[in-house]
Amino acid sequence: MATIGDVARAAGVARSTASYALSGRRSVSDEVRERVRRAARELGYTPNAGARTLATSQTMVIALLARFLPDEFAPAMLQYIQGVSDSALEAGYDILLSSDPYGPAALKRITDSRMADGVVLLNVAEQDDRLPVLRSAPQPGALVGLPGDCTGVDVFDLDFEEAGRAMVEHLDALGHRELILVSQPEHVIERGGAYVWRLQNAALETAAARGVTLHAAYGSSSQPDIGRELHALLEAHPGATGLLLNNEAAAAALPTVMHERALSAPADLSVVGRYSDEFARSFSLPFSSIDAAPHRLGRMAVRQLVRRIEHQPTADGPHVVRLITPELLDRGSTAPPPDRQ
Amino acid sequence: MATIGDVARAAGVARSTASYALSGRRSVSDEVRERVRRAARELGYTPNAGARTLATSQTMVIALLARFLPDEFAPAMLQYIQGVSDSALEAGYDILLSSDPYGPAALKRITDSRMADGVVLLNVAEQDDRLPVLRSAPQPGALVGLPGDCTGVDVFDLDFEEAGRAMVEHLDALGHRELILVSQPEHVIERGGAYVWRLQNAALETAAARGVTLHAAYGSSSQPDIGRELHALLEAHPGATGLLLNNEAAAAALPTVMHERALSAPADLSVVGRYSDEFARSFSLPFSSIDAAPHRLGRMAVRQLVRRIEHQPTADGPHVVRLITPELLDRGSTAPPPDRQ
DNA sequence: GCGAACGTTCGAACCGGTTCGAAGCATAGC
DNA sequence: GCTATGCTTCGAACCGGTTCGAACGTTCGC
Repeated sequence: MATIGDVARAAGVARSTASYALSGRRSVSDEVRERVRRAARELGYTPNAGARTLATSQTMVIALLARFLPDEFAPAMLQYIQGVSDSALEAGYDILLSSDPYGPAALKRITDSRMADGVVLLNVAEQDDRLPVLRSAPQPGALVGLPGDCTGVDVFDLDFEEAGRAMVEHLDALGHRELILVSQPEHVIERGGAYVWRLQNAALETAAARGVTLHAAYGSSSQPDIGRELHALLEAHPGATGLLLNNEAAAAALPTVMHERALSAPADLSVVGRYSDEFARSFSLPFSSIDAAPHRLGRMAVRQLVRRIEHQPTADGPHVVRLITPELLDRGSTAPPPDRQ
Repeated sequence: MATIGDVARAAGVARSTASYALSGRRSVSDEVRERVRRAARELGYTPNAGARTLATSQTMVIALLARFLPDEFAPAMLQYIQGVSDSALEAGYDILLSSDPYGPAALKRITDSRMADGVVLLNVAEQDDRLPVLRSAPQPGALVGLPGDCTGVDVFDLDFEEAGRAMVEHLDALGHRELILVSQPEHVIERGGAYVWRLQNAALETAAARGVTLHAAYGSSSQPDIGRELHALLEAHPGATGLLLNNEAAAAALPTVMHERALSAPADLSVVGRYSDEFARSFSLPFSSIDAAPHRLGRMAVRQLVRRIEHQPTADGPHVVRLITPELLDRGSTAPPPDRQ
């Protein structure tokens, strides 16, 4: 492979001159610049990434720390990755993907060895063991997911409390008086998935304030268990006319369950979910839902990260916690409750 | 950050001695080794990746070239990535993820700038524009997906022809005489998804050889279109008693369609699919299916790649094309056809 | 007692870029 | 005519590792 030395020799100039001619960081005569460029083109010169990094301490790489959790939903996960990937490409960065199943060791190695200019953490838990490592790293970090302590990093997440409120308010406004909320399984909360109770608590509070009955339940994240559980819940609360889903598996199982119970939405039951739009499209979930917007969140995280890396004035300020406002996509699965005498 | 110079100074030795003490590539007295190790530990020394790469021309990085195609199925894609990620971690490699939507430019840049020791290509098409670039790159490459020309790379894929044969044979053996095969949409073939017609042709040939009628159709990859198309197909071929699915969207839509038509498997219709096991688990698709094994394929590709990178004797030989034999997972959705008089 | 052999350590060179300071040279100004 | 100025280019140093050859001191064998 051609080095800049080869290019310089071919163009008959010093290495430094070749470097300046290509980077434009100092002025070079038109004639020399042209000679260097042609030599570079003819030799197929591409700068060696390691050498450049060593000289500039810039890697043009963003580390993406994902966590493949057993009951994390694949479509959402991939959308986060795509969001990060797309916007990194736009900004001229490559992505170092680490799945980090054994705690923060991989993150520490990556930051210490200077393999990346910045770090994006996905699937951030309430108490995330990667956060202390990230805070003491020299690179800036951006999170997708809201941890208990946000100091020193930029944070992006869906506003799950507002989501809980919006779901209840929507059904209350239609006249529903008894609702069921199916959340993720409890072990998701235990490993730090605070968004589950954030949505749930906000929903419970809103329901209480409005005099609406809300039965909150945890559901499995796997099939076919969740199907059985949905049956049991509908059985146990025959007066419920609205169903809120904060559990993708439940959303996937519900159409079949409703078929089996001869229920249809919204005639018999109003349904509102919370999952990614992409997920809804792939599986034809005919339920109105709040878009979890994983692609957008990944994108926001990278953009902010790049701003910080490149020390743009807007980003030198205090760290940001940005919770995006949930939007309810109406797919026609909610309506006023059926009359019951 | 501490450099090896800092470590050497703290231990009172030369930089080279510190390097040898830590790497073990030359013998060093026990006492000095201990001093160097302690100094490294106390200073929190981690070698600078760029510098090491420059010196050794080893990056310990594998490039993963994925392609996020609009109708590629997210669960399968993520499983490929996980398979690659898991086995790279085991082998001590990090992963550089590139999504490369604009053709092979990103691949060329990555290989030319020596950012990786080897390359894994996902979603390889029959005529893949990344292949010429990969062949002329100095790094070895492993593919997931079978291209027209396999020279110079190691190739891993499911044996789709055998899958087509196995599906037809299975239903023929049960006594079915008329089958429907739903493939991916035609534009998937046009962009190089040769596996679609490989499975389809093998199925057609096998059916013809056995005197079985097989209606082959392309289906949409999006909801709710595919649901309508399934209805139409079942309408058009009332005599068909077996359904073969080489289309994930069709598999996702089928339970609802069958409910709507008051059909059940296997009593009214025997169904065999082809998708990843993970996909089947997440959505509780109650159909017997051939496991697409994305995790396993990603794993195989990385292992072979690592063998080649590290010049192990087994890998210096000729390039490998390994098509894994499909296994039909019986979930009880096939049985002899219902009697019709 | 002397040279050979060995184990240990050091210094220097190298990987391939970037960047700083200075030198060379032509032109302008006085 | 001589110095000041500006433009262009060069050489050297540096980033932080690894690795080669040589120097050093000890021990061994004869």
